[in-house]
Parts: sequence; C-alpha cells; structure tokens
Amino acid sequence: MTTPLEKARKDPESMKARILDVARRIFGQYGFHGTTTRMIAREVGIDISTLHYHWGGKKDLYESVVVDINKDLRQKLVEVEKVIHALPLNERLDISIDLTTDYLFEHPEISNLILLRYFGKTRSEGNFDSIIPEFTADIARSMGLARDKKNVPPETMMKVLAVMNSIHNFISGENFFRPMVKAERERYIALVKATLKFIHIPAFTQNEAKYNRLSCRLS
Amino acid sequence: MTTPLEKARKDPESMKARILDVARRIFGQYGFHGTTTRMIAREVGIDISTLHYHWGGKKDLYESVVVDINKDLRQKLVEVEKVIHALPLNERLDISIDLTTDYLFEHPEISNLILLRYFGKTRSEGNFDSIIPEFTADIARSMGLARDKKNVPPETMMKVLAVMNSIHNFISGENFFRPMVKAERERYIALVKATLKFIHIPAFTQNEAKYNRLSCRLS
DNA sequence: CTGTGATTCAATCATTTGATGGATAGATAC
DNA sequence: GTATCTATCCATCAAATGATTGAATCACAG
Repeated sequence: MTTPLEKARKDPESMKARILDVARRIFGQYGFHGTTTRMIAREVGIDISTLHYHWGGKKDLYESVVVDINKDLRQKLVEVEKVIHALPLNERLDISIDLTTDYLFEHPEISNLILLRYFGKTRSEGNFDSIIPEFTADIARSMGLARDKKNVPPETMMKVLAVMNSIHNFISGENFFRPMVKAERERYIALVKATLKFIHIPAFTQNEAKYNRLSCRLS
Repeated sequence: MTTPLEKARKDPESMKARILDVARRIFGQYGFHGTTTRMIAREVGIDISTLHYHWGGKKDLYESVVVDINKDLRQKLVEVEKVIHALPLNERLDISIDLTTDYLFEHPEISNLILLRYFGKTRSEGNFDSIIPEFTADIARSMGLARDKKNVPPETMMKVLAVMNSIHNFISGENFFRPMVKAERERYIALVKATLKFIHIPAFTQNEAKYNRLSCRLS
C-alpha cells in the first residue's frame, strides 16, 4: 500500500506533487496560520477544491509537508554521512557543514519549516513528531559523538541541536541577516560557512583534545 | 509627548499595560497570524472593542509589542555590559551567557517573538525594524569584538548573531527540546548554559589566542 | 462510441476574524 | 446638576477562510 505522499514523490509532475511542492514553500515562509489554502492553490494555478480533493484539508496537507521535508533532510544526512564516514572529527565537521549548508540554501523551506515548528505553536492541539528527536540522535552517532543512536546522553543531544539549529538559523533568517551584513547571496553563503566553522570546530576539537589528554593520563 | 507605549510602561496596572503584557505572551507563542485579537482580549478578560480602543488594531498592537520587547532586551544587555565591563573575554562570555540565559528563561516571549520575526513572514508587507541590526553591533562592541558600533565587520556581526540566536533557540524551543533530553526545567536550564559555553567559549578564546600569537609575531 | 472512474472547477456555505458604532457607566470639571 | 471626557461592553458588519457540493471535463477500457 502506497501512501498519498509516496505516490506524489514518485511522479513529480503529478498534481499531488505540484501541490506538495508549493505547499512546502508557502508553509515554510508563512507558517501554518500564515498560510491559506487559497495562497497555495493560486500559486499552483488551480482551484481550492482541487487541493482539497488531493490532500484532504489544510491540516492534512501540512502534516504531509512536514513528513516530506523530514524525509528529504534525513536522506541528505545519510548521504553526508557516507562522505565523512572515516575522517577525523574536525574534517567531519568541516565537510558536513559545507554539504549541509549548500543543500539547505538550495531548499530553504526545509529550514524554515523546521524552525517554525520549533518556535511557533499551532492553535489546534497535538502535533509532536518523534522524527526530529530520532534523527538528532542519528546525527550524534554519525558525528562520532555517540556509539549507537540509543542512549545518546543529553549533553550530546544538546550539542547536536546547537549545531543543527545554528545552520537552520542562518538559512532561514537570510532575509533578515543578509541586509545586516550588507552582503549579496554568494558572499552571505561564504560568511555563513565561515561563521559556522569558526563557532563549532574549536568547540568539538578542543574538547576532543582535552579528552585525549585525559585518557592518556589515565592509561 | 508620551507615546502610548511609554504610558503603558509607566503604570503596569493600567489596562493598556495589561493588554500589552498578554499580547507579548500570546504573539510570542502563536506568532502574528496565529494570534487573534479575541484570544488576547479573552485572556485579559475584556471585550475586543476595549482592546481596539487602547491599541488601535492588531497590527498596531503587534508593532508596539515588538518595540516593547526590544526595549526590555536592550536594557538588559546594557545591564549585563556593566557587569562584564573590564573582564577578560572568556569570563565575559561565561557571565553574559549566564545572565542573559537566566533573564530570557524568565521572559521567554522575548526569544519567541524575536525568532518568529526572523523566520516567519507576515502576509502584509513592509515590516523591518532597524532596531535589531543596531544592537547586534552594540553587543559586538560590548563583547570587545569591535571598537565602536559603527563599522563592525560582517564577520563579527555574524559571530554575534550566532551567539544570540543559539541562546534564543534553546529558550524558545524548550517545549520541543526539553522532552528530547528528558530533563525537568532546572536541569534543562543547566544543560542549556553548559552547552552554550561548550560551544562558544572555545571559539572566541582559541581564536583570540591565535590573534595574540599573531600580533606578537608581527611586533 | 459508450460507459465509467478520475480529475477539475464554479458556486456556495458556515465559521472565524478584524473592526466599528452606539449605548452605558463612571469620573471630573464647571 | 449638567456637561464632558474616558473607558467599557454589546451587537453587528464585512471580509477572509476552510470546506463541500454538484456539475462539467477528461482519459481510456470495452
């Protein structure tokens, strides 16, 4: 049995897929309440009822969008992990910052949507996915900060969150931050990467060194 | 001439002030579009028309809220600056992270609102305050990363943004992140502080050391 | 061609939501 | 006491918005 979402992803030309694509972008920009079904329909160039025909209701569409972007992000992270697999920590960070940043700058709706979900409430109750927690633990393991994705200590989770969030922030806040630093697009992207590396690499490598010294002394 | 906002701040018991207070909280939780004037009025225990009588319209009220929280935050930062004034950089960071974090955990609407403004669009056009950019530069100077608030280089602005945002993230995302690390409130706050210091202090101090070595060599 | 199911749209509905007008009560000035 | 100004609420409006219905159109198997 294929879910509507899987069907949409299979054929990117289908109406289902076109709607989902536009919905990603608009929900990402305006958030759940800031988006109207009419905005999405207009952008796709169809009637609202067609949208309802394919996706049920606004809420349903939104949920599908969330699942969709999480799938994309997770897949990208798996891809990144393959590249950085056996490198030392500082290079792992360096490369994964580059790759992840580039990818998210090409798909800013992903960062937008994730952050809006973190920081904004929905009037209607009960939305909480276990997806994010789960793959935050994944990243921890992939960064070599935890053995397996079960039993990642809170301190490590927090560090991973800090890294991921700082990336999303600069992507999603581009409209705000870029004018502040008076840079055009390419320059801004370069600044983001440099800043992320400046902030994160010392933290993890310095403390790694500390741990190494410590374990030497102990052995 | 006193603006309505100044009047409201003067007398915290006034209806104006009570509305503003509730509006801060609700706009912070649900964002501009997610908040209805009725939600605010109900929470205050008044009729919507009373709200309109005092603050004009939803948009006006929202703008006032934004100005209000920026005033509060700025004042706090000035306060923090006095404390850390002449200390070495690593202590400056350590203390200002403690103070700022504590303050924002007591007033999470501030972080909520700032982040929602960064990351979410409003359907209606033209909202851009120059307040934020301005005092990002202020922080840079206060952290000793720039001589004066004019002419702060983009790289420095980005670093300051990274620090401020990472704080706001953990405050505003508490509802999401705290369950992820399975911590109760106090523990979470401690984790946040530890993580922030873990991430940021090495970055700035390590590079300061680098600069120092460099300037030694040059002299 | 014809019937059948899938897809799309125009029209419409019910509710929500931002906003206003006018009545009422209270305080203060004269 | 009367006038005036402030503050509040009730009733209501007009627009926006999520959703549905039923008719029209299209694709295509038989």
